[in-house]
Amino acid sequence: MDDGPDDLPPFDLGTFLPYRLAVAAKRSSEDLARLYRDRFGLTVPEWRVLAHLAGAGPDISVRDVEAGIQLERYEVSRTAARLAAKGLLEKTASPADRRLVVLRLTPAGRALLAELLPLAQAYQARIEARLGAAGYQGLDAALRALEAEED
Amino acid sequence: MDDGPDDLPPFDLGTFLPYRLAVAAKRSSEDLARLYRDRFGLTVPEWRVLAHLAGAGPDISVRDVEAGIQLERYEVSRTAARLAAKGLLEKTASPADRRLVVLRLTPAGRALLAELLPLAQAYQARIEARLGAAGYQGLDAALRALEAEED
DNA sequence: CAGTATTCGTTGCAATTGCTACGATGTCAA
DNA sequence: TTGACATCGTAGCAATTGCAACGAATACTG
Repeated sequence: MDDGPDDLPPFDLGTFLPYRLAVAAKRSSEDLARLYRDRFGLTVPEWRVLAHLAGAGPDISVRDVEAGIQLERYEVSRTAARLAAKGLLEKTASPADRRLVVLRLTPAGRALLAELLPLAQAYQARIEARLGAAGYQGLDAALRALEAEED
Repeated sequence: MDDGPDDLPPFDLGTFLPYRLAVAAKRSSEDLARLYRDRFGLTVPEWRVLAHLAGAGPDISVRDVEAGIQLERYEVSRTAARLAAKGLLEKTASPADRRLVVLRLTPAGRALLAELLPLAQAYQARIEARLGAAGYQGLDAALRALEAEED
């Protein structure tokens, strides 16, 4: 019966913030992913790279994307290679600095985004509606605080 | 110069909630992971399984863990196998239902948690302090709303 | 009780990931 | 100019992951 002294402090993972954030992030990512996985065959990093290209200027290198979407360089590189294989973007060496690889959406890529971005925006609107204005502002403020540098 | 008609709606990944949640989750997970990766050689799923065992009763099966910590069954199985190999928990067949595998912390596992849990709690306290009482309550409420069923 | 369906946990296989090293290009200083 | 150093992107390799199929044990149905 006796498992020994209960020397462990009480702990509930369900109230633990890193865990809760991970669960919320995974859940919303998966909800969203249903929009683009089944319909367009995209993975999460593929979606991110495309979304970044949609929102940024025309001459974007791998390192620009890396800085913008919180992926490691090699992951951007591999994701871009896959997207290029699918015909959604082109990779060309930058004439100004031949170390750089410029990523540019193809017409097919733009067409896909023209369909997908409104769906993403609708998803965002749905979440905001569910949280309510005050709730959303609270979340926004908290995320902003978490995004800020610490240490 | 002309890239064709700008047929894409404006979109900024930086304001997109699934993305922001993913970034915040990854960041806090990594901050926390520094506590247990360098020091105890644990991975995230290993930490989660141990934390769940710490907070739950003594007779916990793989499927109980699965339900509790948002991991797929096979991931719990593999994680438990690794933890068993490290000597942090034992796996035994349940006498009541021999399909079930009961996971139980070893003394080494309990000792590790006795060191680690206070660090995790301190981390949580630090985040709450950074957010302030109002900020934390706002985040808590929003996460609760996101955790609730939708559809 | 026999036969079928379901649950539980594990594993094989292919794909993805993370780390590290590498070649290619560019920068800087003497 | 030349040589050391930094940056960019890629690729090799090992480890992890996701999926699906499987064997074992139990529950259900007639």
